[in-house]
Amino acid sequence: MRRAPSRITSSDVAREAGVSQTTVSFVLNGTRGQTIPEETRRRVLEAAKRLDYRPRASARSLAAGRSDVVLLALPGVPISANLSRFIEQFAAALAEYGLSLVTHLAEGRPLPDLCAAVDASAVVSLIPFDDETAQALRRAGAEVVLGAGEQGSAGLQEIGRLQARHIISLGRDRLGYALPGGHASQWRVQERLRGVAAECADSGLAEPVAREVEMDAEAAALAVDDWVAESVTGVCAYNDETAIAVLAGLHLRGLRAPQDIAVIGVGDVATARVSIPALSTIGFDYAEQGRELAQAVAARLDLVSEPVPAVEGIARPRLILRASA
Amino acid sequence: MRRAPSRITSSDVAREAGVSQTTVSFVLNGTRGQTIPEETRRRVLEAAKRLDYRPRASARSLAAGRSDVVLLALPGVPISANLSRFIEQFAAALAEYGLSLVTHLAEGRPLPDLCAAVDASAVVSLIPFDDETAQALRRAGAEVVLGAGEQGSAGLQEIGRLQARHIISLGRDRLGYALPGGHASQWRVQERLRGVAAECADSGLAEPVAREVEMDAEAAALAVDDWVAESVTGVCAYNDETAIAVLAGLHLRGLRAPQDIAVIGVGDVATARVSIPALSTIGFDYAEQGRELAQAVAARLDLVSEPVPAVEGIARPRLILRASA
DNA sequence: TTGAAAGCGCTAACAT
DNA sequence: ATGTTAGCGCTTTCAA
Repeated sequence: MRRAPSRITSSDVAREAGVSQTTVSFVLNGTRGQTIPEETRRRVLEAAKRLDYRPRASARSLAAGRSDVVLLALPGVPISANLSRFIEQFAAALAEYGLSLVTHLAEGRPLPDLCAAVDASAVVSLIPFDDETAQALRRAGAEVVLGAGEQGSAGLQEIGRLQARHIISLGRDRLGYALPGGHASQWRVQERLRGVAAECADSGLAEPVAREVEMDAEAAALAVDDWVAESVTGVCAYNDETAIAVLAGLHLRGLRAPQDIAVIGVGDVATARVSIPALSTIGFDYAEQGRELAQAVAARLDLVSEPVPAVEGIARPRLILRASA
Repeated sequence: MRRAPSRITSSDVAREAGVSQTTVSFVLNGTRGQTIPEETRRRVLEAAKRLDYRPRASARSLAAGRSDVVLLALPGVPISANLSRFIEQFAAALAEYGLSLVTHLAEGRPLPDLCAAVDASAVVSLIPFDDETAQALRRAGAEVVLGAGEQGSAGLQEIGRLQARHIISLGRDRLGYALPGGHASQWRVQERLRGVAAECADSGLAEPVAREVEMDAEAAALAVDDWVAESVTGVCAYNDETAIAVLAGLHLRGLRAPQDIAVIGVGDVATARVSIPALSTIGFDYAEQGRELAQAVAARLDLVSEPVPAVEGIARPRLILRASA
């Protein structure tokens, strides 16, 4: 096999610093239980910097029996600005534990394969793994497998409930639900719808009228027709895109939001703020989630000595109602 | 160091199949120049499957001197549906060469660090790397560094030109440009604007009037005021989000698109199709780009024997004008 | 056609 | 306080 031009190794650094390779390893890893004099430390560090030394990850992983790689699985998940911020945070927090985050966006390949291919020691997802997948991931070498929505469907339902509550608080007593066209995760869709239905039930209202809404004004208008026929006066949409499509459908029928039918989305995408009319939506505040998730991962990899924070609510972002009116 | 529970190794497979570990390696890698009888092959393959054997990536990389990991850097790039499709394709095509794709979405960490941390043998980006970064990546162990927009800024400018051409074809003779609020890649922004300016110049029109537009109807209206004062009748926006903000600004001022001011975006995001009024936009067709990019990467890693396809135009997606009217 | 053996660059016991 | 040494699991040369 063709070999890559060989890089600087820790032996090179050792030679440069005039110490043994072991000492280099100790210094660079801050290995505890070793007493390295400051002078030696400095020499090693300087040599490493001078040579622009970077340990070879594969050698480290092989020797240590574990890699520093954390894999975040986001198959087919649209990356909203919010989620971006979360990823940013998560990566930064992991880095403090010496862990590196990579993401997997493609759906094609079996996750365990990829997991093995990058030698990830932890795999994290924002939706629960089914047991079979979790097992496969463990067999593929992942020590930590964290489906961060593991608390169950409560969180998803809560989104639907919050939407419904808002619409109901506007005095609407017959609700519709806009299902996304295309192929969104059916599990998510159903859970959110269930939340809306639950809130309706709690308020003594009838079941929400669910209709699929494609990203097309004309198609959305058909759904609107149905809702009008059913005297629906408020619509909860699966996401902001779908909600904006509903807005377009209403516009096409000469109806106005929120006067005729109030609409609320989910996601707080940028365009929701400047849609016509402005859209009410549920935003996610991932503020501290990245850090918490990183802690959980590090803890399960035995990388922290401090007391492990409760895993409760991890990656259950705070929900924020952004009412437009 | 705590060791992970040890996984199945190729020696286990060798024992199970009753052959040497070397033979297992030969069979599993389809090493050329070796003559393994079908019977042995079968035994090894079966044993591997029976044990659910997965080679340890770090050991492979260490021994082979190169990993199978390709890193796609997408720092802060919003992942549109189009881009998702591209990533999907790219990953699938890479897999055919035995390469695994991981993506890097966070901006915080220096790319070379991450590159070294995952031991990537190739790093790909959709925008050019500056020389310094490219060098750093090579030193970090990347054999292949591919800034896929490397053909220069022509592609980005072409986007602006296409926008301007459309607006001009609508009979508008004074153009505005809507700069994105927040922190988009200034390089991209300027290149696209340059494209608009170039097209204006070619048509004998004045320089486009550039204004920043935040994601807020009121803020957008201020930009609109400026454009009206300058007799602008057509606006090219950096992206669809900004374009939709402009639409909101127009609406707030009682102006109509495209009658008073025509607007065109970039990105073909889902909401553009159902904005009010519907937005014209420039879409990207990544149809074959994923496969081509994968081929280029594989070729540069000497993984292909066939003639290397021309690198021309790689990841220069076809541009598609989606006129709304 | 197969196997033995020597590393790949690093970590971590175990000396010194 | 530092060095010696034995692997980690695999690829690949060379010998059988």
